[in-house]
Amino acid sequence: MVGDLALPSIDPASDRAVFKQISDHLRHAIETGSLAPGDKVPSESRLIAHYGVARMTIRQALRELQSEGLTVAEHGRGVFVRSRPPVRRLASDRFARRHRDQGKAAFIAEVEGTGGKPSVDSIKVEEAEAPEFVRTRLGLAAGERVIVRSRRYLIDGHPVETAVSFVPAEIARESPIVMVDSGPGGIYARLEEMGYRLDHFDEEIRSRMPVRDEVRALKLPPGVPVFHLVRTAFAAGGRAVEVCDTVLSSDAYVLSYQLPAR
Amino acid sequence: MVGDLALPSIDPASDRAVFKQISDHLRHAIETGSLAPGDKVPSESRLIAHYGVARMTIRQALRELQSEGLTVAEHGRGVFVRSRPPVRRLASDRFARRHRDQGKAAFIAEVEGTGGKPSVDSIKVEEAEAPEFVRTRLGLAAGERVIVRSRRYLIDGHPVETAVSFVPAEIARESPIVMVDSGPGGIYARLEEMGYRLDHFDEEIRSRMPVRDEVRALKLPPGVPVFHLVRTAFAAGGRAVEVCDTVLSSDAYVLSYQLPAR
DNA sequence: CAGTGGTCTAGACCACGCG
DNA sequence: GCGTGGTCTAGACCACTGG
Repeated sequence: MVGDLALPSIDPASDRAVFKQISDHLRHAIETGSLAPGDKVPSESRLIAHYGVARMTIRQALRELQSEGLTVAEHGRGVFVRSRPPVRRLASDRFARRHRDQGKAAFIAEVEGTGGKPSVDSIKVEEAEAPEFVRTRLGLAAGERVIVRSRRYLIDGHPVETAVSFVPAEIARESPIVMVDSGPGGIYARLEEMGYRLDHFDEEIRSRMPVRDEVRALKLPPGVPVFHLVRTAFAAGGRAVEVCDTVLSSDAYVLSYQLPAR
Repeated sequence: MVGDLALPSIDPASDRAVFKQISDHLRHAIETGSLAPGDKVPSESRLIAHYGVARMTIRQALRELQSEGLTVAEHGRGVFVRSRPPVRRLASDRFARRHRDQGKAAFIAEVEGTGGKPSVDSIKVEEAEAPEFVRTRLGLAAGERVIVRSRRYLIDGHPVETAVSFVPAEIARESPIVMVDSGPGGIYARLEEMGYRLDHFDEEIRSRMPVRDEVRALKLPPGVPVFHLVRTAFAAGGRAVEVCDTVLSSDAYVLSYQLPAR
């Protein structure tokens, strides 16, 4: 017993590493609800006393849970069972024209609808050579240039998404797309005004662990992967007119798509 | 210099933890290509000699890279920069009827098309009470029963996906759906033969770190998250007739969807 | 066999939070 | 000030890989 929590002892006969036995005990307690979301996991010193092992052994067990996303450590306070934050659902119709026509960008309209306060920061616009993954999607030759719009999206001040859009310079130059404020409805609205009537989007989804810069930009706790989306916008006639590269915190999002059976 | 690799020294004036400075150096080498996929990272003893720190400090730096999915450790051989395995693309039309009509299940047809050898194992069929997330999606009352089909998919002997399907017992009982071999075209073909003409699917996508059982079932290396998909099949008329809960290794998959602009 | 990573010990000092 | 987790040291023995 550690506090109110019943924890078994180490089985010295087992082949399983001691720290794994310990993390198994704690994981079981979390999965069965003996340790509920928000609960404090017994402190390192309590676990050392209970199991009679070195501190590094306990820390290795705790790190395993943290890397599975089951717990978060708070310096000076303790280790806690992670409580899942409210999630945002990204539906596959989120770029439908009926939403865009309200004059709001997709993100703003959607977050306001759920009662949150959306904001956007770190907006940067520049012109550059198109990177290779953008060239292949936009059908550009090596050396061709694009307008690059970067920004970060926040809900109630918490960062949830970074995004970088690429539009062929030939299309975007001399248009509001190169302004920091691209105007009501965002760049998709601007593209349609310029005669590129949008037909559909292709979205590719990957999942992986974040690298250091992404951990910082999205303030990610350890053990949380990211969604990496690359979306290509196609105009009627089949021309690709934009590529958007976005990174989402996976524990703030559920993606939702509709698939045809026909 | 460590072997052919140029590595900076620790900056003792920096606030940044020593092990993080070391992992920064190695991450930079990986991102710039000085350490290419498949390359061996300098061994712990070499890094200890180069940096003049304790072994645990080096190991902490290496663990950081591993938890980001950038490297894999092989006991007795060394630590290597991970080379991405060939990925399988899941397109949003993969359940279209034109594919199903070939008489093959979606997975088999698709993998054979790419030259791999598909297989399925761990097939289990049982009847049980529907869990809550299935009830809400199928519109069932508490206590109602479902046929549960579990299986694991492999390509060339490597596990890539586990899946569990739930079909209302009222529909599936007395049909081939309850057999281990559900017949050509899989259960979607059976449902259509029974008069449930499929209309569309809703697919929800989450990403998270795997728990222990998933690591084992999919033979996942550390630092690799999973996609967790929950797909609901709707028949014409709007009735939900199946829920499928699947877990995919994220580094074997890219998901791909088409979004309407209308 | 030598070299590698995997586990574990028993200490130390520090930075953070909270009362 | 005390308890918490964060970092670091300097060893030890083990298991696996490869020549």
